[in-house]
Amino acid sequence: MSAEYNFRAVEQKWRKFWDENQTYKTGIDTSKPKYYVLDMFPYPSGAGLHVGHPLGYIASDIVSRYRRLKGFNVLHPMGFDSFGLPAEQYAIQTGQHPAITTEENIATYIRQLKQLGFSYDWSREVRTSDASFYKWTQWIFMQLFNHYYDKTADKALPISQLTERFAQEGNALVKAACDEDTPIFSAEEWNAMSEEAQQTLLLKYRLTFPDESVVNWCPALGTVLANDEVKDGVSERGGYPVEQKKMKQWAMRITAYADRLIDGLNEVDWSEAIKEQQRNWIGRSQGASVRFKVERSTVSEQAPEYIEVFTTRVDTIYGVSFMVIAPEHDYVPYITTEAQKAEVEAYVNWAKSRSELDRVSEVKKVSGAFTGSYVINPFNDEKVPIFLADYVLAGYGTGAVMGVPSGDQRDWNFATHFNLPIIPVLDAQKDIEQQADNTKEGKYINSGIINGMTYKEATATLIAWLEEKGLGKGKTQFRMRNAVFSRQRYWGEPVPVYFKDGLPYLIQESELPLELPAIDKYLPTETGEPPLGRASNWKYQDQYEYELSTMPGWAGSSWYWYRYMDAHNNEAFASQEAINYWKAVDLYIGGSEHATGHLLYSRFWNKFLKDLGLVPEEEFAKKLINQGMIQGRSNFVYRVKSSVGEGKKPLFVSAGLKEQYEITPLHVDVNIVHNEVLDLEAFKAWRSDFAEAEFILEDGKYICGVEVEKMSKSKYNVVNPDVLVDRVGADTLRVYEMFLGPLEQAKPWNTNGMDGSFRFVKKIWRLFYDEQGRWKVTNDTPSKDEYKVLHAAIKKVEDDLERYSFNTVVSTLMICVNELSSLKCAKQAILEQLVVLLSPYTPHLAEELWALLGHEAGTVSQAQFPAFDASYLVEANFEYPISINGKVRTNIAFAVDAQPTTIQEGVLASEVVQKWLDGKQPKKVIVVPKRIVNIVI
RNA sequence: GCCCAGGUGGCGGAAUCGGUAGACGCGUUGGUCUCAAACACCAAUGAGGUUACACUCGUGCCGGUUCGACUCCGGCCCUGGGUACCA
Repeated sequence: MSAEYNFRAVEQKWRKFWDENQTYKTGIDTSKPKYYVLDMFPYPSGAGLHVGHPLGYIASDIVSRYRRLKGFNVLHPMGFDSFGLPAEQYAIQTGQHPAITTEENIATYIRQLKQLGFSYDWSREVRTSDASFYKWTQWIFMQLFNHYYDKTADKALPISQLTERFAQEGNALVKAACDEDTPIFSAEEWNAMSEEAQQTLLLKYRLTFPDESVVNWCPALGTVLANDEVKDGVSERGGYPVEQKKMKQWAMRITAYADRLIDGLNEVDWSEAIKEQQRNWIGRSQGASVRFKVERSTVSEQAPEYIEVFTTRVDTIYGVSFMVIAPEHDYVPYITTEAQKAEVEAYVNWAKSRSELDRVSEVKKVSGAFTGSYVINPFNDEKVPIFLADYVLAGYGTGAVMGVPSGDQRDWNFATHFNLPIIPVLDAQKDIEQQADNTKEGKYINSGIINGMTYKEATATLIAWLEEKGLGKGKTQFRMRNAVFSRQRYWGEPVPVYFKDGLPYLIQESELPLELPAIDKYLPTETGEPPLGRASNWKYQDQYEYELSTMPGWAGSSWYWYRYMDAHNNEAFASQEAINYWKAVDLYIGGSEHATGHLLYSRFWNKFLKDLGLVPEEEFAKKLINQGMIQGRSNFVYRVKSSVGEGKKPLFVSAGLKEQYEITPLHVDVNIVHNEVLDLEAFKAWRSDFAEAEFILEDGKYICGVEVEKMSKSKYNVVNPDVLVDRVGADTLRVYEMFLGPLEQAKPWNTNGMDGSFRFVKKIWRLFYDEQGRWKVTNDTPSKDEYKVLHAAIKKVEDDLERYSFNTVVSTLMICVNELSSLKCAKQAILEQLVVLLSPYTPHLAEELWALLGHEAGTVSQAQFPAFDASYLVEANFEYPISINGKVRTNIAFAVDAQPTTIQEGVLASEVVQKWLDGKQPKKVIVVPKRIVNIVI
């Protein structure tokens, strides 16, 4: 071996070994505790990995390797969420089947991932676009179709149980999640219904069902667009007009699980930020619905008898001085008086014209119109005027709100603008002439039956009163809607449904998978149907139309972690044996952008599968870490403006001197800049128009400017891990990415500090080989100091890994290697344990050294994590920092078991303290054993 | 506006329970080695101050609690992310 560590040869050797020997293949092993470490499913994009992607993968790999050393049987798989829009878009442009593009992209990903030395069990790799995988996505869809949510059992039950009940007692007593407009029927009525009528009714209960929903339809593209694909009313791509269109789409009744989705958040170890986002998204609010009688004298006959509102502060109902309904509310024409007609119509038209953006930017501006009509407050029989205002949304709750100016700022603004009374309802409310006070403190005033009560008593009293009179009830409202589960696209899972008489029916389970048919073009049909409409003879039993939309991107990723447990099973999505062994994900690592998408849908499907008794855990991911985004870090060169033009040689000025010239900043490829110094030759070669470039240097160097931006090709700031692996090796890259800072924190990518990690890796090698490349490890007995260095590291590496502090582990390992180098330690007993400590971070180097130390090749991952022995760290003395009035002035050593009085005497006698005391008596002396001494003067 | 993170040297960051602020690394400066360069090694490196010490200041800002605050409390400012009038 040579004196210098040859990382290229060593890394290549072990990657090949691991591959050929399937070193990381995992199976069920009941003799060990299990541990499941999962990375979020990547979509294999055509661009391959950039340095931001592996951050989470490196962390999860370190945990996997650490857990193995700690005696766990670790499941650590990788696979691909391979259905998706980019491949389809490419197919539309080139005519190439998306499966081919996807295959190529996956090959690139796998090559890049393997190159980083991850300990994945590749035999478990899955792809959502493989029929053997989506067979089970379709199967789960079928189970959802065949179940409803029973609120009494608080779980999903088979539809067959529902139909049995309907046949016996109708649906009046059935408490189940269903559409708002589900009619009440008796057993006789049900039994007399046609098959068609029964099926139509059942769709109102099924957990997945076709639903009319409003979508962004783009006729020019022939497709539906997501909100973020629409900019200023036109499609982001192409700028074609987009219209709101009602369309039949499959929906998932996720709202049935709203309560469990919120409550389950208390069980999981996820960041508060993510949990809070999910809670807000689900938006559970506890309150009451109250029916206000419409005062008939001014309204037309079609006007409803009551207007119902939902409120979270029913306790303030005696403070109501107006009611507001949404301008687009159906009731508007019936409750508008002749005198107010012109004003109301003008307001409704104006409200329609307002874009979302206008509404958002004018939060503080009050607008509205009086309808001329009134409702009656059920509690005090007061007449309350009805207004329209666009701050009320038709789609949320009942589209009507009661206005309580003293308790709600928005209502206060409205009341002030329209000169409506502001009635205090609590004696604790302050300054309500100036602004609303939403306190729940104090006792009620001006409040009829609740005068003198507290918040809790009042709410209960009012709800009881409402329920008794049939004028309202306590109610829980959710913000979350049911989830749309269709895409008018080709490259997704076919829905295993055919239509008979316009009603959806499932195909047989034995007919799964329903494979994606071949089509000639990846575009919608001429009649505007999804691409699957192009498939020839694609009919169920040659007669019934299949569903033509496909499943959305989140279908496969909502259950994939179970497939890894038993990736090749043809009988089930995974065997019960495997599921009951691996149970759930112990550590899940991925980006926070999936907070309300993937992570919510997955929890929903998991709860459903649990209701069916197919999986054991209510929550699929016990612990979640969101790695921070890696931002790009761009470099700039500054071209002198006078050098721009035909026939002129381009002239660039170094960043420190740029103020003296008229310049144009230009992005420069970060890969030809090292520590902000531009490689001039590489720069000339980079672009042909710069071949003749000249430079104004500072200190003989060209210094580039720096800015943090998004990582993107156009900014020339994308760093490809392949380049770095070639330059410094995968081990160094792993160490460096972890060393950048806490995993959760967003940070700009900066290659500048990487030299330090590279030096560290090379320094490890020099513990084993001398300058002449001679092996220097001996079997001598280690010294006390050597043991101390080792065990201090063991303790801190273990503690830090247990709290996922990956960056401080690197410093610890650096300190350990530095100190062993200073001690010139080359003892097998020490170095052997060091290699194990290092192996999660630098697996290639560790595997090589482990073999050189005489162990069987490829077994470092089966080693035991070194046992910490505290006795090596015991010190005879402790160096006490001595502070005076809280500022450290000196250090004095005392025996660790010295009594506080002894320490106090010693400290007070010391020269430095004497000087500070200046003959006076200290006011106070605090001695904290083995920590600090503080003297107050 | 609301919710969630965060703000510490020239830079990335450390300080885990309220107990020596700046570990570790980068960069910079000086030195050793070399014909030279690279590599490597040694030393210095928060600011002011000093030959050197001493000392003073210092964790976004203002205030508080404490023998002692980057850490706890109250108020404010700024940056990043999420969300959109949710009754």
